[in-house]
Amino acid sequence: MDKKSPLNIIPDPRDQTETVTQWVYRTLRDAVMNGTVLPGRALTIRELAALLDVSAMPVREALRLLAAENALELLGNRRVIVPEMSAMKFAELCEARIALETHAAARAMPYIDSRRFDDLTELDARIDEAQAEGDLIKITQLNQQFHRTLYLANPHDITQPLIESLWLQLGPFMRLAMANLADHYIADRHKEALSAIAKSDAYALKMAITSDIRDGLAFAADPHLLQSFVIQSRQDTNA
Amino acid sequence: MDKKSPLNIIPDPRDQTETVTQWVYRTLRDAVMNGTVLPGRALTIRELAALLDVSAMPVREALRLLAAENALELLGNRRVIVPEMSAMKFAELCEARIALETHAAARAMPYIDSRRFDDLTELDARIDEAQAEGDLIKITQLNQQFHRTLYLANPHDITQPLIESLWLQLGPFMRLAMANLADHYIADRHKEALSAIAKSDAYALKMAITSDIRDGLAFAADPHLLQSFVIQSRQDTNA
DNA sequence: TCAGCTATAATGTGATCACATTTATCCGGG
DNA sequence: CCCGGATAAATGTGATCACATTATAGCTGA
Repeated sequence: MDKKSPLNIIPDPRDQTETVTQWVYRTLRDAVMNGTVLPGRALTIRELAALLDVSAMPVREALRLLAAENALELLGNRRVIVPEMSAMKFAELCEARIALETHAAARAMPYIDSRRFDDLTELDARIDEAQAEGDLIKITQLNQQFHRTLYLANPHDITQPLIESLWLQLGPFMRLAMANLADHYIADRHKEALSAIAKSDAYALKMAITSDIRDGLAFAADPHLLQSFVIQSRQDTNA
Repeated sequence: MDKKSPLNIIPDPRDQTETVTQWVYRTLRDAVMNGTVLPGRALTIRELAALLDVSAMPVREALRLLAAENALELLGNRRVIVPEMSAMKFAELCEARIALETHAAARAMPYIDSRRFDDLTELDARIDEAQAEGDLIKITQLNQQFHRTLYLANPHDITQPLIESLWLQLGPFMRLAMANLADHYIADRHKEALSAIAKSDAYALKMAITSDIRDGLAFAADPHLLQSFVIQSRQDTNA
């Protein structure tokens, strides 16, 4: 039984309004995001169903949904795992983020009114606070919220689900990226973005978003360093 | 009963190897792609289950998967529909395609060996044949195959599922685009792309892909024209 | 004629079960 | 000691059923 790691998935109480499938989906999604379940670990429907104390059906649907978002991988044989990360794949995800998110930002910019600009400014301030406190989880969440608020200014946006998929695939490394960023914090790219928006300078906004993403994931530039992060994440989850 | 249109979904015999869920998924996906089921038409699990002569479960999973790919929309109330198309949304999808696919093409270019280059050349030739024959379905399929073959040259590609999602959302309009293109065929953008690849000119390749997508979807530039296509697609499916 | 309420039908959700296939365990022969 | 095959356990898949929720039709009253 020690081949399978214990799967320390949080209980996370369930809201009455949401369906069981949604709850299972959210729980598993968070588990992948936080790196609770490590890459390569085989997941079975019945095991998760027993662990979460639900029937097999909601688990089945949640697994398939996560697989559709590329958060999980359906192996040809009947096994479901968290995809392994490689330096090359990481680089591809990073570049895809830049391509998609700069595009989304430029498309959203014309729709940003003063109301939303204030929201973004406030989010940036809260990120600074969390930065001062060293609260990595909060930084990650607020950072995502900042990007989401920016892109969703576009009322016809269709890129958000695609971007969320990329975030999900980056998964636990986002957290590590934040830890790394906290040590070597250089420039506030969000303020650069806000400045670009104020000037309606689409190119500057794209550059700010690009820098923001690159800063956050810069440690992946060196394959060896990334590999050490991969290993570190495994040790973290085993602790 | 005439509120609900008859849902002329093709039978399309089922392969023995694939699961029922996969078959249902493929059937519904094709139905959406071909515009067999029209936007706004409410789909129910039991109705589809009866129509396809399977139990409710595979239908449920297939619907959720298609919803996860944004091919279907889960309304807050318990209804599933094919999303309505608007000129703005169409434009967003078109621009997102350009952003993602030019990126994917540029990233794939370094990996294109002579073997794959020959494959692309042959696909282009077959597209010319289909063009001469006026076979719209074959043109659409081969065109997608051309793009897929190009992007998947990158062994670490992670953009393909995202691109497929966009194609799926464009859905039946791809077919209409091909019909429109057949009438006003100007330049062979695929040959331009091949030429760019031969010269390892990433910028030229991006421009060729951009032009290819724009040519195909140019009719959407005029909102009124797009609207006429939307209406036409409805009449087509009712015929 | 139409608004509002009620009863009935329909729908999504989730649990349980049966079956075919795969994976794991164990044991004997090399 | 290790390899390979047979038996047993586990797994995914799909069908059926019960229940709560929602939509629809029908009816009453103004």
